[in-house]
Amino acid sequence: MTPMLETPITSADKTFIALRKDIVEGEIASGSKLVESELSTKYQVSRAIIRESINRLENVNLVERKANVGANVVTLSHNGLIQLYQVRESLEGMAARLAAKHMSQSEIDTLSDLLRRHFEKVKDSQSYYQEAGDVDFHYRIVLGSHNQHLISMLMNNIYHLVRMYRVQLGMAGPRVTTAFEEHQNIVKAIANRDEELAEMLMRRHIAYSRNNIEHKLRTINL
Amino acid sequence: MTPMLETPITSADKTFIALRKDIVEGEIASGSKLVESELSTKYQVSRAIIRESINRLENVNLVERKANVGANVVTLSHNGLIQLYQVRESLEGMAARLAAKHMSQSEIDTLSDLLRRHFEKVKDSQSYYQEAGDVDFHYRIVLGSHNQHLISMLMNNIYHLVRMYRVQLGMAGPRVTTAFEEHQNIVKAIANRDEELAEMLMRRHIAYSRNNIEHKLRTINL
DNA sequence: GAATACCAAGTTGTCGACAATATCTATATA
DNA sequence: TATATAGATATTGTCGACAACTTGGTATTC
Repeated sequence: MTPMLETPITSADKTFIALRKDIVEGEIASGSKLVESELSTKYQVSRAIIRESINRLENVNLVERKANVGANVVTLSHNGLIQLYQVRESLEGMAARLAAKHMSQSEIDTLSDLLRRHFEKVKDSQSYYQEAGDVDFHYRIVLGSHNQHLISMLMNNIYHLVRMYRVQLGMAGPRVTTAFEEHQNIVKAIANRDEELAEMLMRRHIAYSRNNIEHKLRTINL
Repeated sequence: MTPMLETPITSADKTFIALRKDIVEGEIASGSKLVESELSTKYQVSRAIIRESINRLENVNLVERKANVGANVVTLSHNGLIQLYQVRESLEGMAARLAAKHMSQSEIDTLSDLLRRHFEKVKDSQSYYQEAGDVDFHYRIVLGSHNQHLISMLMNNIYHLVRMYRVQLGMAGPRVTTAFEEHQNIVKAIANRDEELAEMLMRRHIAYSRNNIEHKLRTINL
């Protein structure tokens, strides 16, 4: 129910998480420059900690850095979004394939339960399929791959950038019931241990998502 | 001809590259602990630089770090190798697909030339297909995807770990001529703009490589 | 007026010192 | 002997200061 649990230990951990939140949610504007001394006073930590945080932000693709010049928050673009979803399609497709192969029966049961609970909320179309539910679903399948590199790349490297696009472009909207059905079919494929199908359905699912968000994006500005 | 060009600027850049080299080539033993003060004297830079270097090494999956405890060089394992190749199969497969879609004609020509030159060296089986040639080939296709995330993940995040496995397990060996033919077929698919086939062939190519290296690995120890 | 050289301000890169935490050793206690 | 405790040691985390570099503006030269 609560994916993405992190346990910040050092001061650098906390500052990194705080900065990441502010960037993803747009409080620190996309494209803006990150000046270490400013952030140092703003977040009440030394420059060394800010520097380490910025390094980490670079690794999760939220910041771009140039030696001796400085760091800027990434700028969102149509092309950037497409490239991001291409990578998701590739990695999450593989994750679904591996989940079909490696998920334990109890993991599959938990996933099915999760989907059933979501269904209770959606069935009368009274409530929409919230983003949290979608994230939770994808999160579980990624973990189900039991592949550390895959998990790290999706959860650490690109997840927050995906979220930044969603938040800043005001995504939450429709594509709820159809997405739900796609989720159901993916789980079925996994339960049947059909690796081929699981990968294919996941890839299509993400391609549909991309088309959806891309269309919205075209109606706005980029 | 010279892939992977990097231009270190700061002292931290150079130290990071030096450390990476020493880890990949086993001069700093797999599994060993990285003590900041020791490295500081060994590489003649301050601890701050060593710390930044270690952070970067963590991002390229060559070291693991625990807060308040320290960093260790990753340990190579059978399972780790498999997981690594699963990710490669996924990402490089997508790269081949996108290369078939996006590579310019001149890029394709350059790639064909490259392969022809390799062929000159291999045709009489006088010389083996060197690792450099293989790396060069994959490198060009990854670039041909024109997808920054894909490029970054493959070139920065996992390339050096792949190389570490190869170097430390003494891989260079056979599987030369067959690999060459596979390369040829992939280029043909790309030249024909057949995305589907390009991805499929690349995935198989990497799966074969995995089987090969995995077999060798079984004859040694892991 | 255009191009170049130089200077000043601001920012990033690097360093050594101190603080906080973990680990190891020796001692005490059952 | 096994376990727990407390102190000593080693290592990581954090800080402020200084050095090096970039950038924008000003003066200078043609």
